[in-house]
Amino acid sequence: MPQPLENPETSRSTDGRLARGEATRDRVLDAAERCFAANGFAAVTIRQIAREAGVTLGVVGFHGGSKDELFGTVLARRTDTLNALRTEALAELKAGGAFTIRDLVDAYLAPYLQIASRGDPQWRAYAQLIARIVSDDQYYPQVRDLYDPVARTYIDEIRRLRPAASAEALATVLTLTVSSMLSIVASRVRIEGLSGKPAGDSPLDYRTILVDFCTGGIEKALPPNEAS
Amino acid sequence: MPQPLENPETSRSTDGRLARGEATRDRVLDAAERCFAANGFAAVTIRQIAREAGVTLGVVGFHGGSKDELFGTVLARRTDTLNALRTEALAELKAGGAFTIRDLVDAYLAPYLQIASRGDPQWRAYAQLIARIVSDDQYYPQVRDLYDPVARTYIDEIRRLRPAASAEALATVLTLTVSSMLSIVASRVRIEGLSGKPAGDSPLDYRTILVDFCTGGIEKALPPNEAS
DNA sequence: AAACTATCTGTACGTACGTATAAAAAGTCA
DNA sequence: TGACTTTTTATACGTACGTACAGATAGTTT
Repeated sequence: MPQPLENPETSRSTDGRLARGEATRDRVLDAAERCFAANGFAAVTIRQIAREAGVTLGVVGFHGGSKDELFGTVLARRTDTLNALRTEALAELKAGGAFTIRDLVDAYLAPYLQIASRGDPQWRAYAQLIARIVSDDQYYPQVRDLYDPVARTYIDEIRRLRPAASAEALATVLTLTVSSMLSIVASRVRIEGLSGKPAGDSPLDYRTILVDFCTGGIEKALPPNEAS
Repeated sequence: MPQPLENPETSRSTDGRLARGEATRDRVLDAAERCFAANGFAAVTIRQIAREAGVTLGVVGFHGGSKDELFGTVLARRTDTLNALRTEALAELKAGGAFTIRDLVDAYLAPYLQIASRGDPQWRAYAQLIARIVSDDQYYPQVRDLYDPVARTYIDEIRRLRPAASAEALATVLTLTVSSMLSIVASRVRIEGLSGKPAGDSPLDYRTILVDFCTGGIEKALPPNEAS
């Protein structure tokens, strides 16, 4: 793996090689993202990623390091953006005064649905990749570092609205909310198969029903007063 | 792959070799089930399954056929039992007179939670395996054949309780319900991580909150009268 | 122009994979 | 016992994998 841009001085340099190198690096990471999203870690080969990126085999190793490193890089690459969107959405909610559980759910889910529905197929691939790994124990250490901090801030807000809820119940409903969203992001084919009608291919089409479902679920599962 | 027991006559035979063969076959399928559940299809090797089953490499091929065939066999092996439990639960509900959405949700989810929580670790592994593949487009053809028929009978009952709901909405809430359940079955580590408290390791511990969540979600997402 | 650096190509190495199969072993039945 | 079937062993084949690296290429700096 090259040592890219550790120093801002370096990144601001006029060396065209670095710019070209980084463009190639992005091509590799994008290709890896698409491949991992479509097939999972083990089923993807470095050669497949190279072909998808339109580069030779060695270039993948040069820019991406080992297969494990490449996977980790892909996972972490977009979290800052996503976490910022969610944090910002929550801040706006709090700045606006009173808010409901539905507002919280929408603030948490909407950024993900939006990026997964954008024209940019890379964000969509990334969302599918996350959907694939979030239900796998072996990746939880990575998911925890990347997503749990922001998730905790949302849990804190739900707790404020439902003071009687236990920590386990709060964590459970957030986990179920995320699972619901990810299942929509990952695939709509079963909905299509079960309904018999062609389903919208954009996760954003499901925003209303998804937010309804999760809001209703949280409200029913968490007692407003001290009960259960 | 051998041609085992197509004829009941054969299975009732006294040939001890067939009995021993079938015992070995079960060991192989059980081992494969555990391996596939823990690591997914691509990451598992035949040699790994052989080691886990305590047999030699060739035996896996003899009893399981190709890797794809083995996977398909494992997937299909337990569906009859599961579908029967769900069908029976629904029949009892209908026999008992009036029932609610909550009753339907519980009837659909409880069998799965129960088998995933039973002492038998094989059922648990199977449940985890299903959780792993149900959100993957490429396995939907298999999932469709195995699970959609019974899912449709539940959808029909929900429709009776919510006549105004569209086919898409019905299919969506059932899919979300399944996703929620499977996320619990597959892993409780994130709940543990987010709550900071050790989580119950049995999916059945989450029956109440899960049924609450899904019931509340369905009720909120599906309008009782013509609206939305 | 020459020295230097970053990037890219082509190829090779050792390993592990899925699968096939010949021969051995174990069990059944006449 | 001896012919038979089923199951198990041991081994081999061809392929594809992740990784490493020497050398070529292209761009930068002095």
